Amino acid sequence: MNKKVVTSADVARLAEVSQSAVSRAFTPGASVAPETRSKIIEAANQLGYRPNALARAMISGRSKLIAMLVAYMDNQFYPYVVELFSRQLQEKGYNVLLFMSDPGQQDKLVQKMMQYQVEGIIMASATLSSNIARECAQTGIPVVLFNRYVPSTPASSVTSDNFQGGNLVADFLVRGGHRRIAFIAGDEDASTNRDREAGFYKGLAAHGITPWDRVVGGYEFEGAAQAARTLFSHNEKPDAVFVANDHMAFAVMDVLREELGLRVPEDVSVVGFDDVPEAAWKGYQLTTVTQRIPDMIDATMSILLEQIEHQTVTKRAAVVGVNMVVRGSARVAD
Amino acid sequence: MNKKVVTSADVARLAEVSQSAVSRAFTPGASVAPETRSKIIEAANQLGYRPNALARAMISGRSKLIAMLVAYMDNQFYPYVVELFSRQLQEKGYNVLLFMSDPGQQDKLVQKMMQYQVEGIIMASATLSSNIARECAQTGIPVVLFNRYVPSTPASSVTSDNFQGGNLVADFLVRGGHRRIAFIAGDEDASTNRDREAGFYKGLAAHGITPWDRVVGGYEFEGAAQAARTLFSHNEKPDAVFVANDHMAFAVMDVLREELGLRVPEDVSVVGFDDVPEAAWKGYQLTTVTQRIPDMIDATMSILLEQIEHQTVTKRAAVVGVNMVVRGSARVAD
DNA sequence: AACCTCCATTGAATCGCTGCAATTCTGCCA
DNA sequence: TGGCAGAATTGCAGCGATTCAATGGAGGTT
Repeated sequence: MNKKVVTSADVARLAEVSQSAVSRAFTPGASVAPETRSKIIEAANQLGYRPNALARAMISGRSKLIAMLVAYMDNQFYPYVVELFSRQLQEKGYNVLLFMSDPGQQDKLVQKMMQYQVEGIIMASATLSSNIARECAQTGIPVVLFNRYVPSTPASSVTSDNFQGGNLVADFLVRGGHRRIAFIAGDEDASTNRDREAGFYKGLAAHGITPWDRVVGGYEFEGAAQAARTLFSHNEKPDAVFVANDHMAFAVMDVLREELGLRVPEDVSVVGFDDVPEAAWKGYQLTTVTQRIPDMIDATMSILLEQIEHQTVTKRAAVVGVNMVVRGSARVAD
Repeated sequence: MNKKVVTSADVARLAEVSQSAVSRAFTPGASVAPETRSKIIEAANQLGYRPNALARAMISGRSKLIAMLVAYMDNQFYPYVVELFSRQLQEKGYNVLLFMSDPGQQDKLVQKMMQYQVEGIIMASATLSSNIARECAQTGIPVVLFNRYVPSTPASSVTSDNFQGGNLVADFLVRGGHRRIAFIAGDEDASTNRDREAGFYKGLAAHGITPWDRVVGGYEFEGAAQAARTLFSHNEKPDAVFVANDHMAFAVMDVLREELGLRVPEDVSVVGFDDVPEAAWKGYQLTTVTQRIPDMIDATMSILLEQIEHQTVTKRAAVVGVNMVVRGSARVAD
């Protein structure tokens, strides 16, 4: 086999110019005589030269790497988010280093990211310890928590208006004539869950209604199914359930319809949160709250890129508005 | 602000050892006196030292980076695959550079990967031009096509036994008493589609049955819905439809049940391919062919890691067996 | 006491590129 | 023709680590 990598020096030799000329020929906006440049390009093609991004990153201090940390992909919300981020970052000339977080490993993973000199970090459905966050801030690496908010860290965050979302759902259900309204929670530690729940109760209270019951499902399919079972194990059953996210809501609907023989929405109304693609599928027709993902991503991108650009890390928190999509899974007032 | 990165030289100075000693202290299995090592570790912690992975990659020639190229995330098959790969690679000490491919951009993206000195490439639902593949091979970078097979390239591949899968479906449907059996194709250029289709027809032929009809859906939700509409626009309608993947099958079921008022499986049977999580959801209960993703991933990992290890790139093709999961979306013989 | 091993440690070279200071070249004007 | 500004080019010094040959010392043998 031939091979061993072609370096800029090889190209320089062939094109009969200096090695730094080669470097400049590949740096947009550097001063090179057009003639020299084309001579270099030609030599480069001939040899199959490809600049070494790592060497460049090392000397220039700009790795063009952004780390993304995601906890799970089961919930379609996240794949969608990952796809959009990747595409947008690619378009802006950045590359994505992807990490799946195991609970408890997050700090270790962030260390790894920093070793790779990433210029920014996006954490979806995950949080980080405040001393790691501080370390990032000190090193000048902007961190954006996507879909989570942690007051005590210096990390920025982008979330939907989860409180308002919960509020909307409460209002919608009460107006729809429901009175025995239950809640299935996701991860109790997650700010998303807390805010949705708080907004929900606030909305119920505004109508003088107290929550019927509350069970924790843990943002997981199976957990939600279990939660639904316990919720409906008593004699008097709820006439509406607000589930902390769509992914769980599907599991809940499955249990209600198939295991308990209840009709949705005639016997029970179900409302979710997120508006993932499956919510629109005819098999579920889930009434839910839309997280405007593209807007959330835009917000994240601008926070991140702005801070990378200006080399300053300041905590910012963007909150994106939400709205309800009414489909068939919940009764509405007539 | 303090700042500027801490280098191994800084640590060496504080620990009063040579810079190379610091390096060795962070290299597992290097000869360092225990006492020296702990002195170094302590100094490192004190300064907040973090080895620079890029510098290491550069000198050692091992970036510990694996690139993944994925075309889309809509189909839950891929998020699941991405998650599993990430976790396994992380565990083995590799890091994932994620790229979303726009059609036509794939070669450009592969160039980018190579600039980052990745040690291997996994391409899911995407193929690459044969001269790029050759380039990778020459550079010594193993490439594995996941869920695609291209005979003419030097790239390795891992697929399910799609032909056999199609065959199973044909057999299953015929035994179930169906006679007017149609097929909705995915992307006609994709090897997955071709093999599933060929195996399907072969299976039908074995029973002396000719395919009823065939429409292309393009592996997309909306495309599949359209395909279903045209397929059922004639007077005499199919009594069974094999859809090239689950993701499309959901769209087909939606159209059949909601738009055309047909019952599944009483009026029409529907069978998919992949066995994504949603196939088990009660709203669909899709009978389908299981792709044994964990096995496919294992195969990919071993091809990749073995070639990285031995620095040799040889084309290999692994084919993983499949089996049917019978759920409620298709009639079975009684 | 002289000599030899063996192991930890050091110093220097190196990886491929960028950034900057120094140099050469070009064209133009007096 | 000389002088000079400005652009293009060159050479060199790093970036932060690994690697390897060379050095130094402790311990063991005779």
